[in-house]
Amino acid sequence: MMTKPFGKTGDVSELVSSLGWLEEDGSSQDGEESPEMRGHHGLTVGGRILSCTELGSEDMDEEEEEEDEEEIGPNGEKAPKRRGPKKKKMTKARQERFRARRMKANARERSRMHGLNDALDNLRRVMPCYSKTQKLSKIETLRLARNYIWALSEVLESGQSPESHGFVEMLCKGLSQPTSNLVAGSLQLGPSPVMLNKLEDKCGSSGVGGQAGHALSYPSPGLPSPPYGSLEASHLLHMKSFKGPVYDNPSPNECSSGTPPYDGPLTPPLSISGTFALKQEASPHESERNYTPHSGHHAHYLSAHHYPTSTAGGLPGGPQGHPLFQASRYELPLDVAFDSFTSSHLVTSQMGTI
DNA sequence: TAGGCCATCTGGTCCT
DNA sequence: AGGACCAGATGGCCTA
Repeated sequence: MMTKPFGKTGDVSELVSSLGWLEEDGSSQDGEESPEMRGHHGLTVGGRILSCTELGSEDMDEEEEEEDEEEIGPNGEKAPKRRGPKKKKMTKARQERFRARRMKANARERSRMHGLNDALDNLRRVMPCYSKTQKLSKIETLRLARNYIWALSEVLESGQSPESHGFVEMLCKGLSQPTSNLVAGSLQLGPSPVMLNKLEDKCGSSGVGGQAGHALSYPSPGLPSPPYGSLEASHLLHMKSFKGPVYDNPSPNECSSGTPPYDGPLTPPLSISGTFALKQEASPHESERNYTPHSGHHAHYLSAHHYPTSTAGGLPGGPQGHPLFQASRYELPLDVAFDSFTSSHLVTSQMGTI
């Protein structure tokens, strides 16, 4: 389907220049050297890439068709005449039209990608570890979303408690270690490495470089304690109310390629959407989007250095006094600690919205 | 310096 | 014909 774009090899540009398509023109696009231009490759005219099809598809006015130059192959033999519409020279007028078209397409593409990123931001906001300052990467956002859906489905299907370790394990499955730490930190629960390793053994490695296979290092002593985002209470909160209904969702056939696939129809209850809707308020930054590329605003994406795996403290108020922290510090069984945590920390104030 | 992640440009393909 | 979508390519930023 995709044809390789013009690469860096010189042959194509030689061909094109031999056909006289290029006009040396030092001017840059949009009258300025936009940073976006740095990425492209291939043949450029006035700072832009030109393709044979683009140039050849112009069926415009004035210009005369190129002469039938015979292409000479590398060994000097005559190449067969090319079929199809004859290419036309790039006159100024054509160049202008091409440029205008290209700029328009670029703007559309930019805006499309911005829309996609906005959607991803919205998705991040309904994840159980949303933080404005520490963004999940795109891929991790999608993975976590998948796991979240999977985990919620399990809750609905089997009545599994969202407070269980299994829930957290499902959330963390296939995620990179930093993201897993983020999730665990947000939940104030470190998934046990043993369990995750079991999962990985069963499923093979997957995810970001297969990192999840080793573990969520559940730091000991001390919980992962990140500068992470806090757990949005509205995510977990209603879980208890989901215990009741049982849907016919097929169990995720976990572990093909480390992904919990849903072969059958996925029919999450609407009430979940209601839950998510709680998080849909627009963030102020959305309206402040700066469309200038590389404008200096760089989100801090989740990466290993952002999420140290072995530090203690860091959350407001610090987890040190937290039952889970103490569990880890004093090596209490996690379920004991988690029960203690969930009973005291799960926020249910928004349950009425379901 | 390498690697991860990103935004952007680009041309091809499909759809309306 | 034009727009949407897609994937490849590239360079910038950031951190280990």
